Amino acid sequence: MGRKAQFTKNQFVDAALKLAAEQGPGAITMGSIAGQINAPIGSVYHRFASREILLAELWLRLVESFQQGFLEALDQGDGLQAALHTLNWVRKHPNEGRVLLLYRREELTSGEWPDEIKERARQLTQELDKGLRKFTRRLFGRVTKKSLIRITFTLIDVPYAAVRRHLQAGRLPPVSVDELVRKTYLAILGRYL
Amino acid sequence: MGRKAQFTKNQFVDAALKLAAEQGPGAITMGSIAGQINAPIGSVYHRFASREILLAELWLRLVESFQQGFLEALDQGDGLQAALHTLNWVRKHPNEGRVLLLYRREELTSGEWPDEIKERARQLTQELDKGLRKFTRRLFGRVTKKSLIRITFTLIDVPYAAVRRHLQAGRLPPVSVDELVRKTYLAILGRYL
DNA sequence: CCCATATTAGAATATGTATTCTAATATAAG
DNA sequence: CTTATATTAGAATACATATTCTAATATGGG
Repeated sequence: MGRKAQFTKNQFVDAALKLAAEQGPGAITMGSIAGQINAPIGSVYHRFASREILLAELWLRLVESFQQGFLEALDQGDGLQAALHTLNWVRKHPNEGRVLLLYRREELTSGEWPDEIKERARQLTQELDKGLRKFTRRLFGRVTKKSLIRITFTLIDVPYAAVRRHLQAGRLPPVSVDELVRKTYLAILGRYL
Repeated sequence: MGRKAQFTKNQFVDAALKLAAEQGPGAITMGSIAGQINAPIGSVYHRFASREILLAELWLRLVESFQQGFLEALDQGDGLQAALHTLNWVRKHPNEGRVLLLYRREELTSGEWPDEIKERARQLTQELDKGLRKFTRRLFGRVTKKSLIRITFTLIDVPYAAVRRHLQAGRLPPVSVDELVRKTYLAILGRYL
């Protein structure tokens, strides 16, 4: 049944990731994706109905990759580990890190998503929300808007801030930022440990 | 001499700012800028040699606006005030804040800049760098790479992190974030006060 | 060996938008 | 009143890139 495939979905997504990490999302065109692995443009469209969908796939992959370890740490009640996860993840996945942390979702893919993809995205968001709420309850006893902001700030926003500038400059975050994240964590949530 | 002008440079830049703040940088086209104030496209080009240059102008305006108050606080040796300046500035200038803090420079204007603009940008960067170094020396006695990272993290990156999520959601940062920035400041730099 | 079909191949088309160009218009200066 | 010119006006053009289309090609099943 049919010719043997020469290019897989993953190869195209990988190519897009590489382009985005090295030259920014603007460099991702259907032509450049194909060119990256010497595929014809037709083959890209054979795998993905549109550019939007290919990029949505890439985005989901990044979020899933990041979120897994983050939620694992959270689930074990280890908030500091969760906060440091951003740093470790970025160091282990530099390209993924650059794209997920340097660009907004809308910069990659801003059009309409098909239902299947919307559903996967919704699920990821919900998982994260659930994990954060559970951890908040564990720490504070209850979940208020303010306590959620506090937790989100400490576990997500601050690590992100600590890393962004270095990714922007094309480097990995230096070891000294770990200490900054740790200190901030203790300052904001320390008394609840 | 010549016909009386109906549209000024500033009007076009304002229009671009409004578009970016409300619909993202992608919504800034020469047509939409003109449309925003019912001007003909030709008039935009009469004021700006290119889209790039118009957007560079916008970007410089944002940075200048933000940086002024920040450097004033720094100059007075008031680091906490400098850290809180991001919050105050964003609340006072919501549109400017959204665009400066939600999008990267390259997302607005990524092409080549003429020398005059490059020079203004260089000067702004240098001013900031100088202010940060001066403050670092004042606080630590000397300026090392690590101490600069520490200062930058506390005065710029953390306030940015505290604000970003709320701007992204289309709101101004709630008052509770001030406390988070203050706590972080004290945790990281408090002992040097 | 033949067929159905998954895949490659890339040329043709569509579209959105920046930029250029030509003409019309108003105003100040003399 | 005439003229020079800054500005408006918007149509024509250029260009990049997503998408579509038609044809060729290989491969497993019968």
